Amino acid sequence: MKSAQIPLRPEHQAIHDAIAAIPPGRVASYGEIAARAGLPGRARLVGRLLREAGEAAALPWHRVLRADGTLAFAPRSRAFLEQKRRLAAEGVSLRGNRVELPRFGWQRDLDAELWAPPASPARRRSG
DNA sequence: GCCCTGACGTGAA
DNA sequence: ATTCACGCCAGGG
Repeated sequence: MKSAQIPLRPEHQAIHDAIAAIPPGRVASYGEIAARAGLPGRARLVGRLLREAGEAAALPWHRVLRADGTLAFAPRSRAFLEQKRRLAAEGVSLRGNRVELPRFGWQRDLDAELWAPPASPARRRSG
């Protein structure tokens, strides 16, 4: 048969998986998710998918935010408050209107590995 | 098909 | 810190 009429979007699947893989208590940016899904530069697609997915998808959508740590919704919107509430429930707090990525960012795990060479004397101030 | 909008990102002013 | 311009591209009208 001539395969499906429905496009079967592997990219969507990849994005879906990437979002589902964000650990609780951690957050990731749209762009980060896109990149992880093998689609660098496609941050908007991530947002679009989340919009379409809705609650039914059971995805941790609240763990996805902008690259600067701000939530993608208007500060007084229903969605904003809900996202903030869900994050708080996982220990992720906001400072002002943004989440501190160096502290809660998912990529932080990877960074830590690359930035913490235990064998190096580290010419950082000893005190 | 053209135009506009958008859960974005980045660099420049 | 803000604002603007672009780049990206899927949908909707």
